[in-house]
Amino acid sequence: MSRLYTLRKQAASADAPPAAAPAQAIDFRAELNDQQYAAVTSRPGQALVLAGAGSGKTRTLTYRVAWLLANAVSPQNILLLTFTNKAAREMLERVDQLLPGQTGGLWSGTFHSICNRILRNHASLAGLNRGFTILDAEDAKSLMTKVIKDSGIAKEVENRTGEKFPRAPVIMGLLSYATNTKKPLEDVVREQFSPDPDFLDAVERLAALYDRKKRAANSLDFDDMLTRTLELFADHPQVLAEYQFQFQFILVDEYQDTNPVQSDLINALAGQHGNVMVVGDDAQSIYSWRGADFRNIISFPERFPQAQVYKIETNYRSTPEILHLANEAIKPNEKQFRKTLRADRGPARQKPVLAALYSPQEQALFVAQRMRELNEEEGIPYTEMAVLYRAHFHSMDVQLQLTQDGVPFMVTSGLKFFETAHIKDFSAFLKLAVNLRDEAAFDRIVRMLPGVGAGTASKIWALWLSRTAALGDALPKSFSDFMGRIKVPARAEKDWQQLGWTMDEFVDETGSLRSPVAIMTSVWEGVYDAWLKSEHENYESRRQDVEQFMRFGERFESLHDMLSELSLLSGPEAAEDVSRDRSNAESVCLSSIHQAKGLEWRVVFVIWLTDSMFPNMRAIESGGEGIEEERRLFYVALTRARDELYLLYPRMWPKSYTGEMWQTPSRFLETLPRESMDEWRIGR
DNA sequence: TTTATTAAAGTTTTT
DNA sequence: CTTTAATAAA
Repeated sequence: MSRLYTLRKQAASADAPPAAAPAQAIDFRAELNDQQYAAVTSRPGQALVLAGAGSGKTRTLTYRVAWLLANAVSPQNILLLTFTNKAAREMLERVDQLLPGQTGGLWSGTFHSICNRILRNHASLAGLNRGFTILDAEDAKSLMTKVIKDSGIAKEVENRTGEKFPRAPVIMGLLSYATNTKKPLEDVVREQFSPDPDFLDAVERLAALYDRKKRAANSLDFDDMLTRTLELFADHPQVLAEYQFQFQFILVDEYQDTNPVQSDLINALAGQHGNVMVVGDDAQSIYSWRGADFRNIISFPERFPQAQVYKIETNYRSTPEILHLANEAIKPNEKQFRKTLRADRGPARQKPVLAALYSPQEQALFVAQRMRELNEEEGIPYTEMAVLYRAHFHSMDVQLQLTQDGVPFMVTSGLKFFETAHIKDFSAFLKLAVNLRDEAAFDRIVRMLPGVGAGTASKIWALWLSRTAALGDALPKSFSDFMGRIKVPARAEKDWQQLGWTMDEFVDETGSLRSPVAIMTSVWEGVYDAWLKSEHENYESRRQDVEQFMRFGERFESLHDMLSELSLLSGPEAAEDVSRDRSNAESVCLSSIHQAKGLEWRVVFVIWLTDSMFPNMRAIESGGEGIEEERRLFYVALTRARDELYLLYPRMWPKSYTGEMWQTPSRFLETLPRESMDEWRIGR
């Protein structure tokens, strides 16, 4: 076996931990199985690790990092790209357990967060101001809504065709898909929406206007973060060279879900002969709608003929019965690497259960009742149970029933902490302080003033723009003075003035921004507390959210850092990040299958397994590839379970809009071997 | 002309 | 539940 030997960089040693703690040697051989060991100790160069569900993918990746560190690779020279922030954090924590205190300086995070870091470091070269704003999905959507309205393009097309012009989310979807797949917009529009050349023309014009608006506002949407980084590299090869030199070893998690743009980024950073280890499972590729292309992983060996390929096929998670079911479930898919997952565990006490329920309510009743039984009679903690579904609204009945039965639960969805109206309102003040050209933030703020709606807001914005233009990117000496010269409707006058005084407090004597805590306190005391009280009846719970948000801000020294982290955190991770206690609570997890990726529970309920729900209608209509992806999603759902798996569906759906009450069981259930399941008949 | 209020309808998946 | 469309009011 070859030894990996890398010289430490001069620059790296400067802030390396002082003669790091004597690393108690890790016995790699003993702690890994043969396949894992081979991957972990792979020689430098390209490596593809195909790791089946539950086979210790994360373990392999963390040990690989530890292996590199143990072989004198400096942490500064490692880049670890993950799919979620949570995965990045967990991975780093686990490496830190193996080699305490030796991970300092290691870059790890999502593609977006890494790009953010790079863009902030070279903002002016990238044509940005350092305080650039990141638009989340909602900001971007409302910006596009504005563009559609202001440009009058929608009206124009509607008059010509007599059909309704699609709304912002649809347009955004087309643009984003084209960007992420690198397909010409023309093709995407034709395939996904309409062959009408006038329509294409309209979309192209909207795209251009939207882009201009973003640039004027010194802001980037999620897609821009990746493409602008690539542009930066293309325009400034010396910047790229700097990072190529820094990242001697690149590791990529969930490679099956990378899209062509992300793939380009990896290739750019890795250079011609870079050391890239990608880890993934083609059977778990479930993000094609976001441009992910699992052919990335399938064609890896062709694109890199030198690449070592490792397979890890022992599953440590599930019972053989569950694994057998999963293996059978994925079989009909034509496009996949054939591999057979072997179970490490002994036979199960309880076979996977298949049950048809009369209605969605009964399905919910079943879930709640069974969960209580398992908890009270078998002592399985609620944290070890989950309900998984295709779409969030599938969980409504279950939520109701669990509430009634007093089963504690947390939903990893809808209620995204940082996306609630009051948190977004509150952070708009902060965003504006950092980026005076942030139209979205400005809009939110002035609309809080009495008597100001969309119309007046854009008028005030025009005035604001003409004033701030003179400032360049500097802050005004006195906000109140500056804002006093902008005319607002009489009703809003008083609050506008108060806002000016509040914003005066953002700046210290030297003319620079105060700390996040100080600014947030000013906003809260100066304007937001009063507004919240007058506007919302559930003031108390919202106030608590804002308080929690302020606590989140305490750990940042600069508002810039805080805001960029804020925009990139999302969903359940965010809630967890803000309040650890909430996630530690003893409660059942309700999650979409997408968000359940990478997680596991002892008991898993998969609900709504009917044709048109799962697989869903759109997939059925699009056929072929669409169904294959749904089947991969089904595979992901099954492989989340360790001990017990319940596959459920309601026979009828009284609320169905289509008028079709009777539901067809999911086609995915048909391919499952009956002898590997218990069919429960439900009595009432 | 613009804002506030009320009624209605429609929901994939997310950085 | 959330977003949007229609209507009333300022």
